[in-house]
Amino acid sequence: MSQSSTYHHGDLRAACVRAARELLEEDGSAGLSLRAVARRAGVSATAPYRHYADREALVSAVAAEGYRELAEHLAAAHPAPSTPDDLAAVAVAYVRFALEHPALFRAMFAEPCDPTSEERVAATQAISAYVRGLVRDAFPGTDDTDALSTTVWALVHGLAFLHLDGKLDTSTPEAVAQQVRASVFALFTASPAIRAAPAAG
Amino acid sequence: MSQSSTYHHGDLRAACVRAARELLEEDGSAGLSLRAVARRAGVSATAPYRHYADREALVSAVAAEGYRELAEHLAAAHPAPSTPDDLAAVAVAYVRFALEHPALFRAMFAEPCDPTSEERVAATQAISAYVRGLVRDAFPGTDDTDALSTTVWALVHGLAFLHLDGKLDTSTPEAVAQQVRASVFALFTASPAIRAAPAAG
DNA sequence: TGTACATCAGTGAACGCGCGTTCACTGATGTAC
DNA sequence: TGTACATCAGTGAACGCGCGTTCACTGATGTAC
Repeated sequence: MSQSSTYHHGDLRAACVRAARELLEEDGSAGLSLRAVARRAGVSATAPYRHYADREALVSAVAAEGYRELAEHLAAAHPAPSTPDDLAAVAVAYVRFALEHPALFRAMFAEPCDPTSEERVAATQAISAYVRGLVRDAFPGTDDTDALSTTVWALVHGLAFLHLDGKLDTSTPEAVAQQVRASVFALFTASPAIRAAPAAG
Repeated sequence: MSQSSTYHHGDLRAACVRAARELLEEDGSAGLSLRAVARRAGVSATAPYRHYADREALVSAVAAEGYRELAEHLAAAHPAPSTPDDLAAVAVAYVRFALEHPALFRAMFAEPCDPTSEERVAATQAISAYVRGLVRDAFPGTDDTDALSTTVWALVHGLAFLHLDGKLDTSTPEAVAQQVRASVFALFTASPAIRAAPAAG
């Protein structure tokens, strides 16, 4: 911070997102107001309007950042998963991310993502493509990669939300990890079967 | 309505829940205020306080009703599912319920359910027990019924949310049903395997 | 290197709004005698 | 069957609040000459 003056913030755009995330974690999405963000960033109530058209635009920016971080978090769990064990590790990372950033995770998946926010749309598609890539690499022979990757994503996403909503045991990280691993293994053991399954019923 | 007077509503308690659900579907949870509920019920802003301690109490009542309806909806899809086909039908009903009542469904799973609302806690446990019962009946020999039923619930719940959030194709009910069936079959084909799976990793 | 000026990123007052909740109240209902 | 009265379920005014957003503004920065 070589900032001599206090008038110009320096990087209010990023500071707003940071403040918004803090508020989100502290008060849930109810506490996320533009005014509160401005207050926390130490700036007048209207300053954020220089960087965001309205409240919705800020929320989209926060959600997009969340998607990017989730992607990094998953990649960090395993760069190129191919065995069930690898994939289970990625799944555990997904659920852990949700539990570590509950309000952010909810904000990311709260609504049909605003299609006017390219940043947000791009981030969503990146996640979706990432999951599809994982499944393709792990099960190269699968007929319908899309259907299977949706199944994987749904399973892990559901585990994340049920934990988040207090419907499952979250007392220790290991308890969570164990359930996630067991669920993933149950699905993966079946993976060849999906090709023969009566998909259309 | 044998109501001669207009002063006493008759059944404002139920009317509030009804109004709340309408508002939920129209404006999402943002539109759900006690004042709006009162307005819609044709009653003064403070009348609901005769029946609900505060906003939270009303929300809990709405969520509890949602759980009860979801249970009925599932039971209607199949009274005693035992084959993969039966279970897939129940899963489709679950996702369909979410898509037909998006805001209600979100409200039901929005937060760790308020433990001071017995009505809500009871409704949650009823759903959870129902799913466990399904899995037990369908797979009587399973070692760890809890783990498997959690897996089933998570998969279906995740499918519901991903559809709800616009991450999957919801263009036609049949497209939705097809994905749900394919996912469920993928899991069920594996069900015996979960017993042998390295659950603890 | 110095100056004029356009542009940018803030300020702060003000607007109208809907909210949750309180309070003292009053009209309607039902029950005891 | 009629009356007195307790109880219940409403009313409506009022409170203080935080919100999103607008507006005219001003201080700081950077650039052209």
